[in-house]
Amino acid sequence: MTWDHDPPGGHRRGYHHGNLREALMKAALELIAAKGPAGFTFAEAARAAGVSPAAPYRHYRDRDALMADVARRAFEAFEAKLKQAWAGGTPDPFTAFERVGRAYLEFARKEPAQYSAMFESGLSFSAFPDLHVAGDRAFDVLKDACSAMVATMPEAKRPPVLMMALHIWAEAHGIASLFARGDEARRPIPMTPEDLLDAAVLIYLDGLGVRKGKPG
Amino acid sequence: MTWDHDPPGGHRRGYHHGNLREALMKAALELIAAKGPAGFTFAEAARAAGVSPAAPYRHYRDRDALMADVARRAFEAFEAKLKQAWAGGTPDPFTAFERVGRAYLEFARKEPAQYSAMFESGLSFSAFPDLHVAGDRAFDVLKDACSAMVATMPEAKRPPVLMMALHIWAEAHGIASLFARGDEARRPIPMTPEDLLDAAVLIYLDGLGVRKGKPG
DNA sequence: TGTACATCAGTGAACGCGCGTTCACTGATGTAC
DNA sequence: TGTACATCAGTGAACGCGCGTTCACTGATGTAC
Repeated sequence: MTWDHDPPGGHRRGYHHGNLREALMKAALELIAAKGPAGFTFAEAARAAGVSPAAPYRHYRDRDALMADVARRAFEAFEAKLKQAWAGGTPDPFTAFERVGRAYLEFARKEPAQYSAMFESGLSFSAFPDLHVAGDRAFDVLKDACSAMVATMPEAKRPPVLMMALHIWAEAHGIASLFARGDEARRPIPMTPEDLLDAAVLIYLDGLGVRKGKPG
Repeated sequence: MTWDHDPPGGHRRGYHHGNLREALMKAALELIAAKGPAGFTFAEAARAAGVSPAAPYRHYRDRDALMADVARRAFEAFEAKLKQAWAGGTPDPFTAFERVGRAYLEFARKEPAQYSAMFESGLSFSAFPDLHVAGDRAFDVLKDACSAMVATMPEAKRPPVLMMALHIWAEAHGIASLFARGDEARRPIPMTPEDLLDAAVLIYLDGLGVRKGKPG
């Protein structure tokens, strides 16, 4: 027994790794960050975690299963961040809504690997139902926020909540994908992604008839 | 000399393939369509084109160079489609603008492989300047359309054209990526992507103060 | 509290496979005269 | 119009490499009694 292949800063205590699942996910995220969502292999993740190439099979059926687990966890973290930003719609829905938009982009920028895992892994939702559920939960935060926004409007003018949520999501995702990613494929623009999304949301809400501090 | 490995429907005339560049690009597109932008190899493209694994090296430095050529051509086709849809802003900018949006999604849906090559190949723009130029040209069509829309507004109310173009692009790209792709990662929604984009653009334009047939 | 034993979570060697890449080569094509 | 020759665009064999996966195994851990 040697300690030669232990991950730097790891807590390996002997023959058994102790927390290999966690270590594999962490390794996968680092590899995704470095080489894109398609750029990591099962063997590489094992190496990064300091175990033999056969060890991951004790925890995951294959690479996709590991990827799905990473993506699921990413959705959960994403949901938490969005929820935190929404903060129950305080102090008012309008202010909170802007905060959610900024939180969306902040996550995409600070956690590009997790963002990739969620949206660019190419995993089939039908093959990984847990993933689907986690993704829906994150989207629900956005939908609830839209619902609260819509509730400030007079009934006759209220747009469908789902449509509104999809519009905002697509705008945020489009900006995140095109302009806020950390890698070489990012298109440079003469403003911050956050300001771009902020402006888009303002104009969109104006189009719907929503005004800050002016319900109805 | 046998004809065993000729591509079905190919026009190979002997020892020399005749049009290997073209055949490799076509093969790459088919492989991208089947397995995603990261899912094709140089060797596979050669096999699909009916030549030995060494042959592609006469035309492309490596896989990325082939990918970049595919993406460049895709941008050119995309630009042409958008230009055709815009049709000089006839019969009026508003109508033409909606047509551009639909053309955007139509391209993403009908040519998912080309769309992937353009936006999900992970190629560095700085490494392939041609690609950058082609991408900018396609974006310019959208920018010109926005410019024409803005010109219908009173000067005092005109938004920055670049901002508007980026907003529309991000919305279209977001919808295309999330809801209009052909693969398993598509999120199902209870409406067509085209209708979703149409509504978003209408609301956005309303927010800017643009109204159909009502300049200013 | 100690011990026997089942189970868990690793090892490491091995395998077949396809990829990227190089190499000397050769058939086909184009051109100078 | 023919011919010699340069160049182009392929071949096919070879190589090292890393991956995915399996296998019998073994060290560590948990538990029944």
